[in-house]
Amino acid sequence: MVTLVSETKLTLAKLADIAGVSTSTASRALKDNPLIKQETRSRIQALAKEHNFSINAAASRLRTQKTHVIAVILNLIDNTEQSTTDPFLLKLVGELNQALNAEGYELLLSNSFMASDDWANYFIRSQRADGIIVIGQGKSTAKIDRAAQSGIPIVVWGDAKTEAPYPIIGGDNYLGGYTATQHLLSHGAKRILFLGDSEHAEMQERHRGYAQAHKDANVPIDAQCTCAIDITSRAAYQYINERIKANGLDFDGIVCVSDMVALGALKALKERYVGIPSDVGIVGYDDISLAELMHPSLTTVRQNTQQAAKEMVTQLLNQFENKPTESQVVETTLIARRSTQHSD
Amino acid sequence: MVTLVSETKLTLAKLADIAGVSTSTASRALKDNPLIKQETRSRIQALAKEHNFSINAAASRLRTQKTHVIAVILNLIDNTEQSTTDPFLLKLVGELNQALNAEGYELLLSNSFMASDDWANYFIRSQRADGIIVIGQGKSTAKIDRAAQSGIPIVVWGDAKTEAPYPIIGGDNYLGGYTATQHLLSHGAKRILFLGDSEHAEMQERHRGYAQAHKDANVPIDAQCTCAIDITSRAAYQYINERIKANGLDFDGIVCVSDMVALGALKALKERYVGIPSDVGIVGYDDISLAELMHPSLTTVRQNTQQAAKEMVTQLLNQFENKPTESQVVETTLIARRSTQHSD
DNA sequence: GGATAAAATGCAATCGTTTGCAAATTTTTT
DNA sequence: AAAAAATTTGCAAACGATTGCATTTTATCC
Repeated sequence: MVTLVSETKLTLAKLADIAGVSTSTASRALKDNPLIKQETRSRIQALAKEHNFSINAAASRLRTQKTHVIAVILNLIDNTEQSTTDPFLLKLVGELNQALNAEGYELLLSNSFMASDDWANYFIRSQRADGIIVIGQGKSTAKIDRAAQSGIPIVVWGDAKTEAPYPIIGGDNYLGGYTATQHLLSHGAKRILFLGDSEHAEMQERHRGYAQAHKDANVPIDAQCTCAIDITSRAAYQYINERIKANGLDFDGIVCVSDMVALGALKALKERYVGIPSDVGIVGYDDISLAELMHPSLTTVRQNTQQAAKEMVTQLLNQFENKPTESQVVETTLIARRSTQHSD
Repeated sequence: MVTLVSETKLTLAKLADIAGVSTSTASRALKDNPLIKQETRSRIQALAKEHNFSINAAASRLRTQKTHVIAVILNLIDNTEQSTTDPFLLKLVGELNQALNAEGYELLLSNSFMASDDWANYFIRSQRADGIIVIGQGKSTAKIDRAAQSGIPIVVWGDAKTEAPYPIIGGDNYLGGYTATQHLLSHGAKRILFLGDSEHAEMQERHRGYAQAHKDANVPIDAQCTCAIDITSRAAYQYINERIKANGLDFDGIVCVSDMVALGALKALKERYVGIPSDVGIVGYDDISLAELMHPSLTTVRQNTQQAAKEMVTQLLNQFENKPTESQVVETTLIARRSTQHSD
């Protein structure tokens, strides 16, 4: 096989020349514009394929003022390395990629460390992307708010109940926290830890659910059971270890804010030969693919990420067309597995 | 706070007007071009910041014929859903993002399903990206070869020992397979399964290492022990389950081609109360963050992904400058944990 | 067959930067 | 103080596609 590098770059103008039409006709033909005669359209399209022609995206974007690119920003928490470690976030990225492609958009990946802090400027005004999807509200919504204030199209994955000038898509965190807790209570737990970072809006909601479930079940709640830790396996592992060392096993259930946290906790418990679920029941959050592979398999709360991705894209496209937008709650269900119950 | 949307879009020309200079001067000033007087430079840069000005990337790309974007393609295996499920691939994406940003490039994420099959056309000739990084050789390198043949800048994550007209970065798969197997053998294993898909170049190399380790240890090797399965936890789980059901426990060690596969196998073994590592020792591959969280923690082979990402970017930039390139092997080390040994 | 309507194509301005070269300004030299 | 050199700045032509409007071609009607 021979490397075929065309001597001179093929442009629309040259293609048009070959076809014996004007660039306008060629341009329209490639877009299947009905203004052009069907026969001409097919002829030019065939020619384009034959010559390996592709429209120059830079030129097209300049002219149309549309990039068909969406920037997806992993809004990481600065001091922890939750980042690339957390399979859930990356799963969401994968789903978004699918959903965006389906609508003819491409995904530009960034994390909140890179580039400037001024998202509106960096991505939108510079015509690098048409809109922004932010994954994670983080502890502070300052950057997001600033970006939104400058009027750019933006959608956020986070707690949908938070009041905000931009649409937020997310699971029903209150319900998730409630169901997880209720599930443990109904299996006999009396002292349930809440493991997570309460500075996040999403986590606060889950904690509300946790509290309400206790109230509804008439089980007293102890402030000692709400444990603020970083959202990492490591932190959870350390915390549980130290707690048991200090207080002994002073709990019989754990509600975790992520599966990764649950895994850390689980490891600490197993190393101390704590029976699961006999001594302690444990519930995670996110249903990452590993949840069912754990031993025992992990009871967890699943948020429909595929639905979420689609919804986020829809809400973003709505903004392009100046249609109204609104925050959306996606399906959130408890997946009961062995870490909370013996019987099938 | 008030939404500040400038009435009319700010362009370089307008900024130049405000500053009282020509657009050429403004353009150069923003790039810190020493042709321009230092004082003028600072003045214009300050003005740009004050007015929230950003260079229009589309226009700039059109003019310079450079996008400063790299397309990263997850080259997925068509029939399995390895994709978004595998944390290792996504970890690599994360590392690449960092490495690219450090060099002033952005990351456009794609998977091999989307867009056209003709990568050279879709990404490069269309001026969407300056180069391509492919993650995974897949079972066939047809698409990659085709892209490379058209002379575009490309780098692949895969088996570095494969002969190819493009640079391939990857771990030392032969060594990885060898070390993993040797480790099990030295802990007394006599019949070791090789769990993976032998159609992948990377996997074949690992299998070579697996065979050589047996030879060196004078342990006979049985074709029954080489098991071709999809690279997913599910497939591994099913395979081990069925094998035990059919043959009983006819092995005492497993070398897996990924941690995900190892997790699936592990689950099947645990459910049947097979002792690990007492009855069966198990080694994974990739050292995903969960490997050490498993119980028992998973012995595995780590490839230095950060180094790999940097190297891939370097090799790509070399191609931009027409410098010679070469495939590179990155650090590959065995991380011994509890799934293969009792003692610390 | 000529007038009119409908369908198909082409003209040319525009999107916003960058950059080779020329022009203007300042500094140095004699 | 004029000439030469060095430093700053500006002119204007690209880069390649899109699209409103004008123009040409084809089909329809009386």
